[in-house]
Amino acid sequence: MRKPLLSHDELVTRGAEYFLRHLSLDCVIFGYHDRQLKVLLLKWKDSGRWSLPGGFIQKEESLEDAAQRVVAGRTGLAPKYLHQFHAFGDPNRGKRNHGFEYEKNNKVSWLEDRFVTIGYWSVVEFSKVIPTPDVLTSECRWWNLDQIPELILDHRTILDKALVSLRQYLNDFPLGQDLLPQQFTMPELQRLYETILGKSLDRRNFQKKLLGLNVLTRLAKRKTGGAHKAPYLYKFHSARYARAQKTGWKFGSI
Amino acid sequence: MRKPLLSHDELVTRGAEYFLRHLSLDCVIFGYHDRQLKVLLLKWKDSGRWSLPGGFIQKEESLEDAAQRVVAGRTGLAPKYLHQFHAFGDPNRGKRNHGFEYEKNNKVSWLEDRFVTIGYWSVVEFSKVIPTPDVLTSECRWWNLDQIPELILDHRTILDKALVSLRQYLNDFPLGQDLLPQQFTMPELQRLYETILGKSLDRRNFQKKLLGLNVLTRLAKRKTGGAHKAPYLYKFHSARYARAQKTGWKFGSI
DNA sequence: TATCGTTGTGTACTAATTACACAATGATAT
DNA sequence: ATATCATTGTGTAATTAGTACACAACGATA
Repeated sequence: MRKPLLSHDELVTRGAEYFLRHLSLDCVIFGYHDRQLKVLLLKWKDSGRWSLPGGFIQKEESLEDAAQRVVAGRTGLAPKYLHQFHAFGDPNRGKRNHGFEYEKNNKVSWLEDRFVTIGYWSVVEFSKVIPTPDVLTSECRWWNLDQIPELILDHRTILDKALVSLRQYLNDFPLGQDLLPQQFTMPELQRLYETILGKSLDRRNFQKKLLGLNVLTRLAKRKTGGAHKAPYLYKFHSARYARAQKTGWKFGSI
Repeated sequence: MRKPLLSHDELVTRGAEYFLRHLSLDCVIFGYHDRQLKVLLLKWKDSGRWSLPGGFIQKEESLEDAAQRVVAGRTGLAPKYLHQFHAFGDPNRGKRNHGFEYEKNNKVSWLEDRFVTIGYWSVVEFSKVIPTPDVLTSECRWWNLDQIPELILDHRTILDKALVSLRQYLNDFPLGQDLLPQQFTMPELQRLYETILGKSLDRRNFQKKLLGLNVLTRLAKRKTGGAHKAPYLYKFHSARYARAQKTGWKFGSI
């Protein structure tokens, strides 16, 4: 993981020399553990409030690269998939509304300007993440999706919209490669789907459907631990998974 | 239609006082006429090249309002539906790459900075549009989708992505209210769908499907003009149409 | 009044989705 | 050992959605 470009004070006073003004991005980083969908949140040093991991766009950096940099910085991982889902630009977002006013030598910081933010979501493998705060924040940790604290600005709206986008994505594209360990059982995969979609699914139909999508490879049986009948292990067929990730399952209806 | 805020020269030299720097938006305005899907394009005064209608975001204006303003400015209509589909932020887009360099008194204009642009599409009723250029452009007119000229910057990419988004939208939401006259025949509606999706559909199945969606009301017969059997006229049931526009046809599969 | 292209309509076939039940496994309790 | 229990593996029938396809009615024109 690279070191941050600027210290806290430098960012407050001279950030506008390095980044595009008025523009930020926020990343909803989803993880999955223990039948719970989780997101990484940051606690701000100055106001103590929680927010989505965010960042700014360097003057010669693409949006995608900037989002990549943010996710890498907070997780220690290079995200394998990033999805831009919406830009949020309400004029009163970001205007002295994050619970603190940044200034230095009586000069109000560029951070107090109006910001348009671009929302990305990403999915990462929970167990590999090392949650890491950035220069403006003191704490970075996972929160269960059903226990999110109050968030700054419109971050709650952004989070909600990210979830809608993720659910939509789950219907049209393969997911799981980055949320589950390499090997997993069908019930585990099903629980992931159920957790993301927020509804329960029929075991048999789920299996039929998922196998029909043709991206799973069945391995040998597993025995470890489980107090019941040992389920099969599966892994994703990476070439087919990659293809499906590009084209999706559906090609258009009506 | 409101008058533009600034003249050409004012925009070049002092635009950054009124608008957010580094940020623009581009609108893909779709119309439908004569079995053709069309988009409004603008011809730039200075380079003579064609582009999508675009604009900037006033310092106290929401993205949606700005997009609304752009569409209203080019068409004379208040768009009933606007869809934000993607933000484009390649670092070399917008850098002296629109075929002309804006400067004034040897000062390079803010227009030559790097821009991140937010893409919106909208659908409007062709016959009601009065194509109107803006202060930077000399001409505004409809182009058939299959005869688009070379466009500045990455506008071709933006247009392509807008079309993908529109097609996706057509599968999930009602459309037509803003592209067709108030009363229309089933064959007309079908041709619209076929044109947007770029494929032909079965007449009977199309009717079955569309009537099943429950947003159409059949009126009396029409006779005028048609050299053949007079088709029924339909109109949209506006309450149901509005509801479907919010929720879409599908609620999620898998 | 015959012709022609277009519209209106219904039915059989196929694929996808949903609903549902019983046998096998593997640990734990007796 | 054996019974119990929760969980996994598997298949089939019913329903719904989607696709393919053909003929009669209409309304203008020849």
